[in-house]
Amino acid sequence: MEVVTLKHIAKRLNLSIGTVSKALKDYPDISSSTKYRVQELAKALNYIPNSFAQSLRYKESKIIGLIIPSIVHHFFLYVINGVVNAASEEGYVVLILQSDESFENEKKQLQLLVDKNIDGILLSLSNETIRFDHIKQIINKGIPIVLYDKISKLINCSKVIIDDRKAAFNATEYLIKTGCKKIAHIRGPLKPQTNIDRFMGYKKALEEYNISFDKTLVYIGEQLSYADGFNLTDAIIDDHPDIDGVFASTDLVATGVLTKLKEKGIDIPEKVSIIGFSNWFLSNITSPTLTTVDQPGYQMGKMASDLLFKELNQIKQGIPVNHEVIEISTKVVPRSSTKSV
Amino acid sequence: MEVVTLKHIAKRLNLSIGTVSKALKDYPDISSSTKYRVQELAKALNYIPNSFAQSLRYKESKIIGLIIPSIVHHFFLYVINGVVNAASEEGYVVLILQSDESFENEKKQLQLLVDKNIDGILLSLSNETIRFDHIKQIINKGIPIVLYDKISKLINCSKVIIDDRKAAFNATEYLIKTGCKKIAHIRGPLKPQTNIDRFMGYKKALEEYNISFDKTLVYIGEQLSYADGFNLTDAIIDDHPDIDGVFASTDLVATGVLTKLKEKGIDIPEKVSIIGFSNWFLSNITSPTLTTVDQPGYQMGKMASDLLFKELNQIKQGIPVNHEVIEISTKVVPRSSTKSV
DNA sequence: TTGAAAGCGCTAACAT
DNA sequence: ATGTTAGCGCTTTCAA
Repeated sequence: MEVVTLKHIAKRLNLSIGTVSKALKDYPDISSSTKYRVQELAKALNYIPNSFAQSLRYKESKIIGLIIPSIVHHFFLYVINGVVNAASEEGYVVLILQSDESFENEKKQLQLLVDKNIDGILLSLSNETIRFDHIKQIINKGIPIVLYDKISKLINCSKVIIDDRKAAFNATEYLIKTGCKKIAHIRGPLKPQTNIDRFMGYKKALEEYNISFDKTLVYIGEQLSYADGFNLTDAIIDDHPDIDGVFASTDLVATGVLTKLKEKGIDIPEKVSIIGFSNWFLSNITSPTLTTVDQPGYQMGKMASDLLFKELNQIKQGIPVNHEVIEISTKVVPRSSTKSV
Repeated sequence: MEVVTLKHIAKRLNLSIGTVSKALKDYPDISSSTKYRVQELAKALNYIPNSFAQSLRYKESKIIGLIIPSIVHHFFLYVINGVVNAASEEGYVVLILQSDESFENEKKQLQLLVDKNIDGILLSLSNETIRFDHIKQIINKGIPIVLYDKISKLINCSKVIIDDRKAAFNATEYLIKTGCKKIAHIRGPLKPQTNIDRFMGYKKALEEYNISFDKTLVYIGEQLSYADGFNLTDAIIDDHPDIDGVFASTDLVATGVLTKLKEKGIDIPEKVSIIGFSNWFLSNITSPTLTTVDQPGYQMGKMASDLLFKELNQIKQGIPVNHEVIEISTKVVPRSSTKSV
């Protein structure tokens, strides 16, 4: 199958390549009859401009890169969705890569994107990432990066985040307001900032409501998995039989807790209330259904993309780029694993 | 930030562009001292070849396209993962798009990929797709397509599938062998072939074991969602109080059934056994845990990619391309929602 | 061992 | 109204 180029069309119509090009782009200085002939033939031959040639000229690929720490996490699914939709509205296409929560991978994937001459990058940092030279280098090259979800204040660029601390504060507060007095917290490992922030929010809420912080009430779920919640619950109940609330860092963990508590015959929420974090479909399926914090992935993907496109336009128009930090608000979604207010 | 090109390096070193190009590619006819100087400077300046210029010459983008009917379906997550990993091993990068189960979207996304000059495409058909001209056109252009999961026999290309019929047969057979005599089936809507095949497998197993087929035992879950399973169970129990097994088309549906049965105080698996389809993490979390059919998404993505790369290589080497159809085998994963054999 | 030149396909300023 | 030309950045053949 011969690929159709301007040259073919020009030859068939006895025109110059330049004229054909202009005719297709509706330049005013081409006669309408020529335009018609060219456009008809182009359609008939199913002419598709060569995107490489175009990109080479325009110095623009209309491709953006999206780096996800781990695709197998529902939250990022929603992010992907938001990004892909926003991009397609703007005529962009998205290259999706995952860092697998590894620093080395993150570096590699970023390089891959740069090699592919993407126009800009959306990035959520891996849990391991604590140095940022690889990112700053790219920004210095003039390629705009927007950080989302897992970010660092040490990088000077636009960002889209949720205030994990505030969200966790609200979650804990919600438990307190619905009558809990002794609340355990299952947090993730020490590294990523989000885990720290959620923990801080938990602590802050206790303080605010004059509940003394007891560090033995804080448990670490290494994977933040269902199994973590399920297994840690034994320890929690052994250590603190009089617990009346659990704030779990993810819905998956919360679901594990919930299942184990039921297994132990502990009434939810009468005896122990549970609140999760994420609000994915699972929280609607458990019985009782799970009270949780809504973490708006789609919106985050959408807003991060919009920020990126805005910067891209500013660059194109030679306007100085100004970075923005957008904070997306979260809210508690009350369901049946907590008592009513 | 000035982008570094061969021209810059050539000028700085007082060499021709051609020489620089060859030096970087380690051509044998360049003196090693020149090579050294060029390579050092290139490294120092952080030279990255312009991929558009390269693609324009090589007529190869090193990008493949992946079309997913719906990203918000766990199965495709695993597929994405398999594809992205396989691609990165081969130095390819993946453009991911979704058709949202819409024919129009599928056409649009395919066109987008072609416009971007991707080297090949992995495609799972949307539920709406019953005409295939848009796909055949692309294949005729010389762009290889590999169909996966939701395919059509009417398209002449390589395919990776699971035998849904056999898988459903095995699932139903498993229920029968563990003592079920009256088995309901919750199937998906009539259109996509997979739903039909699973239904056929169910029917075939009944026949084989001399259980007469009763069409009132077949229910349709429009979304194949948790809610479908949950809600249809009322009807199932009302219509057939003496049911002793349910074969649900997805784990999500099966989970809905399971929850409702528990709510109704019907013992699982003593009174009613349940088997699902997919084997995602959810089936490990329910109580009782869910017996299901393993649907290997990662493997499917991996194998489809490998097939595509194989064809790509054949094309590059001018070898005639031969299409393959690979069938991935599935197996029943026994858990606690069915009786033991 | 190096350089010059053509060409991949497209665009746009300039010339006719 | 149309054609010519230079150039985007890179590769590679051919000439020096």
